[in-house]
Amino acid sequence: MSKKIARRQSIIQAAIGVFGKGSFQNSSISEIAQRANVAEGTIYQYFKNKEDLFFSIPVEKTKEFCEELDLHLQGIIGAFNKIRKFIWYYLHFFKMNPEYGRILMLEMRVSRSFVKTDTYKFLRKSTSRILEAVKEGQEEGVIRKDVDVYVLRQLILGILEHIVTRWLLKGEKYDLMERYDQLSELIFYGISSSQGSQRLE
Amino acid sequence: MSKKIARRQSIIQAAIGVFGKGSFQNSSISEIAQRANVAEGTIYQYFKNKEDLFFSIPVEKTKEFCEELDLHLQGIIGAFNKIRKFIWYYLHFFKMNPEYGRILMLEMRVSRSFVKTDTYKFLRKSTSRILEAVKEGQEEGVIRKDVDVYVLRQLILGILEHIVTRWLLKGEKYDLMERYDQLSELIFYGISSSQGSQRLE
Amino acid sequence: MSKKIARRQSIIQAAIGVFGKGSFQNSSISEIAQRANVAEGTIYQYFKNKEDLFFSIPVEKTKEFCEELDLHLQGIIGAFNKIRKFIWYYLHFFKMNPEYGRILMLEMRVSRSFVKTDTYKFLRKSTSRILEAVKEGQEEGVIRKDVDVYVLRQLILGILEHIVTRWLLKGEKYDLMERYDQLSELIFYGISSSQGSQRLE
Amino acid sequence: MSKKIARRQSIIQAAIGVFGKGSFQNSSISEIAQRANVAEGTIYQYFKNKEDLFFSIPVEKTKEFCEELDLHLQGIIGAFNKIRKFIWYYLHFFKMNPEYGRILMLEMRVSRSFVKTDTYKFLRKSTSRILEAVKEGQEEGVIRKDVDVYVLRQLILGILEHIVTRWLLKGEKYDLMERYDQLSELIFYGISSSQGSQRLE
DNA sequence: AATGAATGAGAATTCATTCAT
DNA sequence: AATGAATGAATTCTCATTCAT
Repeated sequence: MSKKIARRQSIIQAAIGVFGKGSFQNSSISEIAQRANVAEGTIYQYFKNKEDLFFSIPVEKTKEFCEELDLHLQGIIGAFNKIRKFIWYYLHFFKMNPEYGRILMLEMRVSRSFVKTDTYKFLRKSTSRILEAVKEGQEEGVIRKDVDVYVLRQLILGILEHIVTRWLLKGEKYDLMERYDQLSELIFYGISSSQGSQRLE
Repeated sequence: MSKKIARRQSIIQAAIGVFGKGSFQNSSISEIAQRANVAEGTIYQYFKNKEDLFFSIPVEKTKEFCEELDLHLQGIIGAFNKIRKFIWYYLHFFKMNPEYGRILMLEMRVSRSFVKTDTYKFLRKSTSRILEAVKEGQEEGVIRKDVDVYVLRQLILGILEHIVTRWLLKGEKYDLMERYDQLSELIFYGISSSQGSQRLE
Repeated sequence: MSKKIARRQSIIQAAIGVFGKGSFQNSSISEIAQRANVAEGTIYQYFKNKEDLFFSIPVEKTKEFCEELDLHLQGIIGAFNKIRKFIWYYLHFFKMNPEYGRILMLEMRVSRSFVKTDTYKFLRKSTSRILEAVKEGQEEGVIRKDVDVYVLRQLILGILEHIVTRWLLKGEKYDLMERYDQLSELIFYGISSSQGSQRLE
Repeated sequence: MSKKIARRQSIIQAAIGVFGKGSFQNSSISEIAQRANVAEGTIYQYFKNKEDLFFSIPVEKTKEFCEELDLHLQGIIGAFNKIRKFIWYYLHFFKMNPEYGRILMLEMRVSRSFVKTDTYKFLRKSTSRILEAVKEGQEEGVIRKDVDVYVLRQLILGILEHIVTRWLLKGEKYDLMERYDQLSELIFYGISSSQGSQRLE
């Protein structure tokens, strides 16, 4: 029983490697099968088709992202601190998972068929932590209240996605984390209720 | 002679229509040839191959973008006004060219082979207007000087790209321009040297 | 022990349902297994392979056909009456077993590998009743003697097969029995020693 | 231009050879391509898909059948003579085209998807000659009028199809024409208005 | 210069059968 | 005896590109 789960996992792992290397269309089931050390046919016992396998990747990785994120957020107090930790973890996660990053940022995020998926909704939901932190910040009075929380979340995530995307396109040549300080500063500047307070922090 | 140029143009027009409908891989030379009213073989007399045709699209459209942008910027004084106009024109351009938008935003912008292209560099250069405006703003004292101009440009363009991308993925169901006011406000908040000044404006 | 027989039967029943729906090639062992509520592997403990299972169907159904036919023929006197009853029962049988009809008429009857089978010979033998009746009719003097009994049998069966086949191909939309009267008349016209005698009957 | 027609013909010829050897499912496009001395892809420039190619066969052959049949019927007077000639030509045609016979009799004639085709209707229409002859016979008074012409046609064709089918299934071991005399006799016996008259002829 | 017929490599998917448990 | 996971061969179809006309 757990053998099935393990094999499913190993197929997904292989798929991340292969899809992350090229594009969806470019990647072949046969290469995934080889990497996963299974026959091609076996893949079709675990996934309906190539697309199903492809879309199963973010489901798995998002679970992983959320679980670890929650651990990292434990014990942190204050909206800015939480958001700062979120930013740090976000960059850290894609630094550690560049192949998945390429799949998510360069393929899924711009796929018209993916945005119609339930998985896409699930992915959106996965960023509720940042939403809560922004709300908390507004209540604390440190985050501007004249802009909708959803817009603020979109601002934060949009910038993060952009940063990760550029890093991936540049071939991951520099350290993603080196942008961290400047980035946090930029984001806080954009969302805080007064520039001064955020600058001093 | 000008017949050749005209035919080249009509092939590019057809290509925009076809590539903008699906993806690069999904689109077929045969459909482009049909739309352009030429034989398949003819396309290979104007373009080296499918990718060459694909990458020729932004060259043409960027020229168009820059020429019209310059007209719109004529006579405008003040960094904020120039930037505001830029934002307006950017949104307007993609509202009028959604097919090209899909090609640029959903395909090229995330293509690892495209970023290595000279066309990509050319595209980057096309936003020098915004760079100049930002510099002017810094000199005027209205735009924060503690952040590099290139970072500020990236911030502005990143947000714009994000907005257009989401609009395209949502199926262009709402009017892109309706985001204009809120968006300008957000951007100015993020780049101005003091929040107050920009708010009052 | 009888459990084995029962399971075999249930596999055959499932096979009739599945093969009768599509074609031999089109039908899958996995669907048969599902219908029979057994694992795919189990089928291979009762049948050598897919073809063996397929060819086992007429063996079973022919036994059923013959047993019931004999009951229906009991007590009937006179060649024409026996033949008429045969015709009636033949149509009745396929009306009640259209799935098997499709298997037999649309697949087996035209399969070059099936005619080489022993099962095919067994099937031919199953129509000995009609042969006997024809002979009886010749002795009675009501059936023409200038044509071989085997040819006459072939005539009768050929027409019946044709009628059932057309009915199946038309999607069983009309009642098979409604052709009965006209059909008997046609057949008797063709086999009787003088047209008049059969007409008067 | 005529080159295209010739190539189309050679693909159909190759298809008859291959489909006539096995079944539709069993036959491979690659083998047809080899036989026709074209690349696999070429077949798809002439036919939409495998099924389209398959169903194009009877269209071609039926045209051939009708054209030659008309030549053979030229100058023949009298319903019985025409019908006799039709029977002769029918057997002759399949004797000369056994591969096509297998395709038509063992596959198409029992295919539920084929009977829904327009080609099937076209095929039915191709036997209008026999219908006309039967009507003529009824007017002459030599063919029974108590049975519908369509039923009589079905009777004649049903018997012919049956004869050809059996011959094909037996591996074409005997000469199809040797059944001709007995067969004509049987058919005429079944359709003539009085047995006597037809026997004397 | 334009054509469009021919090519053929390439890839996803299906499914009967096996065999370790 | 029953299972059902794993296999891998086999096949259709697509389409960018070429080249003879």
